[in-house]
Formats: sequence, structure tokens, C-alpha cells
Amino acid sequence: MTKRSQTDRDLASRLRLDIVSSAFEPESRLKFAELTKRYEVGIGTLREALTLLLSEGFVTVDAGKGFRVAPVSATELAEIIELYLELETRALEQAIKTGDDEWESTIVAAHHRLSLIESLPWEKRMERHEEWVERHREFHESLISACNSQWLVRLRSIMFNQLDRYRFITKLATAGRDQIKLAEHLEIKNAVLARDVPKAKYLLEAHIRDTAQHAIQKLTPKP
Amino acid sequence: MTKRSQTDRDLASRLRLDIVSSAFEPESRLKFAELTKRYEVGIGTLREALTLLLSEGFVTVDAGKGFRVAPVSATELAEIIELYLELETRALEQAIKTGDDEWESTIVAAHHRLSLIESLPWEKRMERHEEWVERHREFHESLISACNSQWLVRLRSIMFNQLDRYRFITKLATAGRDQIKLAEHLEIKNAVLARDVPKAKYLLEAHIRDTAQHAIQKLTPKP
DNA sequence: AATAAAGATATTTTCGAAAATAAAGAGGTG
DNA sequence: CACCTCTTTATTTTCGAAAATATCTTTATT
Repeated sequence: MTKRSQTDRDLASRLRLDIVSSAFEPESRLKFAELTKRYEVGIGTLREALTLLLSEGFVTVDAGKGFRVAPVSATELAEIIELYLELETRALEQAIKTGDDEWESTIVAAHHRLSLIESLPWEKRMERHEEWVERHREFHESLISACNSQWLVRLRSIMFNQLDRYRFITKLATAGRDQIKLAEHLEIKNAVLARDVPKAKYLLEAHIRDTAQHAIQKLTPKP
Repeated sequence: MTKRSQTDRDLASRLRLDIVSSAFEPESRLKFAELTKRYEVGIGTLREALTLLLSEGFVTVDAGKGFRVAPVSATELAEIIELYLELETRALEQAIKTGDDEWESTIVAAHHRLSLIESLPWEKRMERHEEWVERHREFHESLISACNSQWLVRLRSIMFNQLDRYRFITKLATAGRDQIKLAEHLEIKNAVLARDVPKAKYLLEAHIRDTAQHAIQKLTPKP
């Protein structure tokens, strides 16, 4: 609920980022000997960060056999999508009902920052992909920032982070689709600011399902 | 996802139990000096367990100032209830649709074990309250055990555990209500076995809201 | 050659000492 | 007496050595 120790938070974040961006292969072992060198921290600190990632579903652990990177699969993605959609649309509905002027401005600002990157030509856009990830997260967070249920925000956040892994998989497949994404984000922003709950929900759902569809295709073994 | 280290799991469970049962006051500090004595484990081990409880929302942490027991409040309970209901009914619906014979027998068995305790006279029932908590959990888990979404089960589980804290608050207020609970659990079991999704959902929702209502009254400051 | 036992190696897990940080107390100054 | 500064105490956080556990290798046995 409150803030986590600084170094630890950073370590967990760095680890999470490395897992999301496939620096470690799914299901590969995470040995302390290697990790302590890579991140220049002690075993205990690492263990703590891994415990956090365990609860977020990024790693698994077998007693006595250590930690592994959690696997990815099309079926798991399907689970994540369904839950994420439910949580995100719920949070969005609440936010639309209770959001004030400041909430609106946060959305406008976050959307602007996101669209600046999404308008770039593909190469430039790819160069700044990490930044895009961050701004994309901020945009979606801004939409629901007026949601008054801390727990809803929290659970949604877990699923959003999980989706990051699958978004990374489709990273390269989005070449021609940037303009579509740009348009979708704009439409969602407008529907939310117009306080049109059904429309906002509908657009958001389509937006998310579309992205997911590409990841599922990549993950499903071809004949 | 996979199994956590044995000693750690136990430590986290013991700590969780002590928080749920108010052995530690909400918002009170959890000092390592005391905890190492109480649980007879090293600091690192404790830290790991607390990190797990942090992610489950049972403790909070301020960088440099250590861990505290998470607070309880009527508004938080309201959040938890709404989310738990959504997740539990979703999981239940899936389970009813995909559950097989074995799933049914697990439910029958779990319900039987639960009803044996709930049929006891109040004093006997209270003596075995910890056992009741366990059997109650097992019953509810059996209902959704055929749900095929691991993530749904997982998130539901987090919220169920959170509710444990609030169930404890109403523990003493349930004096005359044991027979009602017994009847409710029976009705839910029957609806589920009859594969009547709407009825099962309805009964489950009423059952949960009822329990929650008592906790909310206890938590709302009186004039 | 397959299996088992024993030994050697690799890895995780636990622990408490040392470093870093925050909180409390003591002493001085306007 | 309030307010700042320094010192002391209390507490958290980090770290790596030691214990426990798992894995691999070798050797012996049928």
C-alpha cells in the first residue's frame, strides 16, 4: 500500500523490466550467483525483490530449487486479458463517474505525451520504445486515476504489468499499426472526457483485444 | 505460481494468521527485534515473509521506517467486498460450466466437513473456530476449484484472505447466526450441484454481503 | 550395461554481524 | 521557553559467510 524501500523497489523494477523485455528466457533459472553480479546487490536483497515478483506472477519458485522466470502461453494471455478487461472497465466506469477537472487535465496531458511518440515515423518510434511503454502506461493510468477503489486499482495494475510481457512480444509486429493505435487512443480519450461510459468501455475493450490478438497469434505454434 | 519455500510459507502464514486474528494491532509497527524472538527466525527470512504480506496487502512499508500492520476500515471493506464478489461469482460460473464429477464430490465432501462444525452448539463451535475458518475456506475453494483461469483463482484468493480479517471482527457477533450460515451454505452447495448459475450467484452474493454488513456496522463509529 | 551408493560440486536458504538510517535525548543560545 | 545542533540510542537495511539442500560424477556391484 505504502512505498517500498527505495533500493528494493528499483531492483524489483529492474528485474521486472528485464523479464518483460525477455532479457531472461521464460522458464529459465534465476541463479543468485549470476544475479548478484548483474545487479550488484546481496543475496538477501535479491531474494526480497524476487519474492515481490513472485507475488506479481513474474517468477515462480520451487522450494529448494530456486526461482525461475514465469512461463508465457497463449492460454495464460487469454486469462489475463479477460481479467484485465473486467478490472480496467470497472475502474474506468468509476473514474468517469467521480472524476473532476483535474482528472480530466491529467488525461489530456498524458494523452498528449503519448501521441507525440505515436506520431513519429516507425524508426524513431522504435528507438524510443521504452519511453513509449512508460507513456502508454501513464495514459492508461490517468484514465482510471479517479477510481476510488484502491484495491481495484491495485489488482488492475498487476494485470496491466503482466500484459507488458505480451505487449513486448508484439512489439515488432506493430510496424504498420501505429497510426491505428494513435487513433484508438484518441477516440478513447474523447469518449472518456465526454463521460460516455458505454462508448469508452466499448472502445477500450476493442483496443485491448486487438493488441492481444496479435500476441496470441505469435504464441500459437504454427503448422 | 509454484510452491514457495516451506519455512517461508509457514512463516508468512503464521504472520498472516496473527494479523488476521488481531494479535497485532492494525497500523502498529512490526519491529524485527520483537518478531525474530516471537517466530525464532532470522531477519532476512522475516523480511521475505513481510514482503509477501506486503503484496497481499496485510502490511505496509515506509522506506527506512519499517513495516506496519495494514489498517482496516469500513470503506476498504466495501472495496474488498465488491471486488471479491465479482471475482468469486465469475470463477463460480466458470467452475459450474466446466466442473466434472470429481469436482462435485470435492464440494460435497468440503460442505460436509464444514456443516459438521456449524451444527455444533455455540460454545463447542467457538472452541474450534480456527478449524471452522479453515473448513470455510476449503468449502469456498472447492466451489471454484474447477475454474480454469489460474489468474482468476489467484486474485480471488487475495481478496478472500483480506476478507478473513473482517470475518474475524464479526466472529463474536455471529452467536445466533450459525444456523442461518449453515442453511446458506447448504443452499449454495445445492444450487451449484444443480448447475443453476444465476441461483448460485445470487445466493453467494447474498451470503457474502450479509457477513460483510455486520463487519461494516462494527467498523462504523457509533454516535 | 543398468542400478545403486558414495563422494564431490553447485546452489539455495538461513542467519546475524556490520553499515546506514531514523528517532530520541542533551546541551547550548537567543 | 522555544529552537537549533550535536550526540547517543534505536531500528532498519544490506551483505556475505555458513548450513542445508539439491545435482552431478564417480565408482562399485549384480
